[in-house]
Amino acid sequence: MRIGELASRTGVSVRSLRYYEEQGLLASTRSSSGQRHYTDDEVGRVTFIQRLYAAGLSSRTIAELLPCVDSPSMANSDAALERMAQERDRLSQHITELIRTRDALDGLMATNRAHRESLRTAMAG
Amino acid sequence: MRIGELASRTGVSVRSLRYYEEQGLLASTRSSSGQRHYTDDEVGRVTFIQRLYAAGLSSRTIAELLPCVDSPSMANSDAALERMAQERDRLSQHITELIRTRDALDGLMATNRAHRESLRTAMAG
DNA sequence: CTAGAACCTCACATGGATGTCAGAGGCAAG
DNA sequence: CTTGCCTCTGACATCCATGTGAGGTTCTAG
Repeated sequence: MRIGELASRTGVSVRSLRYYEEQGLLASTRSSSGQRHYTDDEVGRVTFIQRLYAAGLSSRTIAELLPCVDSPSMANSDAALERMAQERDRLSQHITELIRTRDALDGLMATNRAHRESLRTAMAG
Repeated sequence: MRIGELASRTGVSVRSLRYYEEQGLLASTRSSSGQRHYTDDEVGRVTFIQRLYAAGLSSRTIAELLPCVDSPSMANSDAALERMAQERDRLSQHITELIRTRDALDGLMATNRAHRESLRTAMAG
């Protein structure tokens, strides 16, 4: 498929797909006229890249990890696997923090609702 | 306390504290010479602000929610409470996605470890 | 009093993914 | 062939929290 279709299938802009290629995250075969062509596999790859971006990884970091996805080999395993474990832990810690934040918001909303309720009751009483 | 102390207590840069004030997130009393002074309460406020930033809220959004923190009143409750619920849901959804990403990383690491193991075994056998 | 640290304002820089525009070429349908 | 849409490269714009530096004032310790 061409880049427009990949974009619409993944929900990622054409601009971003070209950027991913520039960053070495995504490969494409070029037609004789220079247009990029992709296989169906790239759809999953792009959504995975998006997932990693959403997890706060930078292009550079993603580029380091992706070879590990492509073909698990000894060459990748050593450095990249440790890097991945490190990013996993960072992410896990971040998740913990976000959950704490969500709890804080929940508490805040409860407080406000209670306050509103008490006001309403006072009015009625 | 003055701004430097608040900064070191919260781990937030002086620059950022001034920025928070500029965005209406943080108030300070000024000494006659114009220096900012804060109470101990502000420490918690700043860390909460940081927490919200980390949760992906913008200054503007945080500014909308903070009045709800300061004093739960009818005036805040209506709009801000709904906004808060909305942000809470967004955050919750994001957490879900991050957990999915963490799982993906775990799976990836497991695959790589297994592959490495099988290679090692093959070598030995 | 003085040196140095902390503070003030103003303003410009940065990073990183993405938006957007310009100018040109490619490709399918009428 | 023409019309319209897609794609190409290249470059500049944007957002936004934060960094950084200049030039000046204030506070504190010796």
